[in-house]
Amino acid sequence: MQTGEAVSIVRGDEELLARTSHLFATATEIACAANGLGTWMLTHASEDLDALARARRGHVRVRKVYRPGVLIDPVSAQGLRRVRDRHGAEIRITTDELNETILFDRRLAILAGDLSGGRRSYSVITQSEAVQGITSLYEAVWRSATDLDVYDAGIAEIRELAPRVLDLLGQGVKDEVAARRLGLGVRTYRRRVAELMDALGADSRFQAGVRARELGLV
Amino acid sequence: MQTGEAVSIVRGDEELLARTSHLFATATEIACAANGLGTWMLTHASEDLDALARARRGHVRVRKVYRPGVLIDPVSAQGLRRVRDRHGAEIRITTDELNETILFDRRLAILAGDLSGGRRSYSVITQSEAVQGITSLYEAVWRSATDLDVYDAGIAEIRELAPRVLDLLGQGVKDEVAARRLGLGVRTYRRRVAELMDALGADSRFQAGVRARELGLV
DNA sequence: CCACGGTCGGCAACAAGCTGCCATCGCTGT
DNA sequence: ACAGCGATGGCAGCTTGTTGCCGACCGTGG
Repeated sequence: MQTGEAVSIVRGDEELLARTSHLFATATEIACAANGLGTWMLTHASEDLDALARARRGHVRVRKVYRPGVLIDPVSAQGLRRVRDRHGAEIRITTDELNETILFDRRLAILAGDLSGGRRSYSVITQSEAVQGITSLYEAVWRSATDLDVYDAGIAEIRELAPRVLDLLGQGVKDEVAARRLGLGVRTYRRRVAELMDALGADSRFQAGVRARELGLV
Repeated sequence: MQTGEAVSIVRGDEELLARTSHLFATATEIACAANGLGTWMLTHASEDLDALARARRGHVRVRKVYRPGVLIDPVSAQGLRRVRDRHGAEIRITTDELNETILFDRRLAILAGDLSGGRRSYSVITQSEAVQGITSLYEAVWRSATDLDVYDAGIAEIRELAPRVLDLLGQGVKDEVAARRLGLGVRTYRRRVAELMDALGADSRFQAGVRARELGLV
């Protein structure tokens, strides 16, 4: 993964860590995008960012874009606010479909691939045109994304009833039954469900179930 | 958790391990029930059973009951067969709703509770009437369950198309679109979906999505 | 060849889910 | 008091999902 190699595939988290951790110490600009919180890049990026924050706060611009699903769970929403407050990270929320991405100084891009054989593969891209292309895509997402606090304010109400709605959805009960159990009309229950599905970025209930599980909401 | 204490609550996997690992070495009868493979009790139970198998094979009866979802993934299905062949474990499949349970010698029962605060709590029950009650429930499930090979033979066809069906379900596409992509009629696609939902024990597509994600199928 | 069993796929009836519409209600501000 | 706004919930039309039915087709065995 040295100069001359435009794209290299790295298999597994450990290898990626070995090859990239120095970047957190040297980069002046780090930009991340992810669907959820439980992924390697953002887990480790947060750990490394802790060290970075202590050592280099003020000298590095950190940006993160997430999907709204991360705000449904109050604990993870709070975690995001902490990251923003502690590290000075700029955090925005987008409803766009995201590929897990991390950019260093507009010079190196890491894209997460699929999980295969129990290990996730990552594309580490250093070729400058490609990095520029990915960066411009990231910037477009960034521009259209909503500031964390603004989005969070809009989602606070959804968050309140979400655990109960998700629990009932996870039990497989019909809307009419679920609504009755919550003391709501069916129309209102379905509104809540639709809001959750929007927040999860899901087009079907199956997909919503997958997403909710991924995010640890059920 | 000594004599006189009928039910004790243990929080977290580490504590449970500390308190129960000796049982794997001394018990002559171990019976487990679970929905999937990725839970502590059965993960560690398998590790401990490895040691047990080497040291005590022939001196301990091991029984496990699972839900059919574990057979959808060919890798985990194979893993089950290996456990059965290597350890002489008797494995059956049930479509009944299961609580994660492990029984030692009809004298001690462990029931998994909910995940709370990031840690799962377990009820460790030594009170004999309660253990008998749980045991009899287990025996009822065991009796009505189907032998691994028999069930597996019935599920082999489902398994074949499952990855593709699950992938499309996970993308949120409509049945008509998914059927077309697979080159099937809608009626047949829906048959495949219904079979998967049965195997997952799901009553709704949301629930199926959750289950599928839990089992690592998507 | 025929009979039988199993699967597929179109069709249709029904249920469940999605969402717009609108009347009603409660709350807030003037 | 009234006006305005937002949320609720019933209703209804539409879409999507569920499942039975049945004819067609294929493979197998006698």
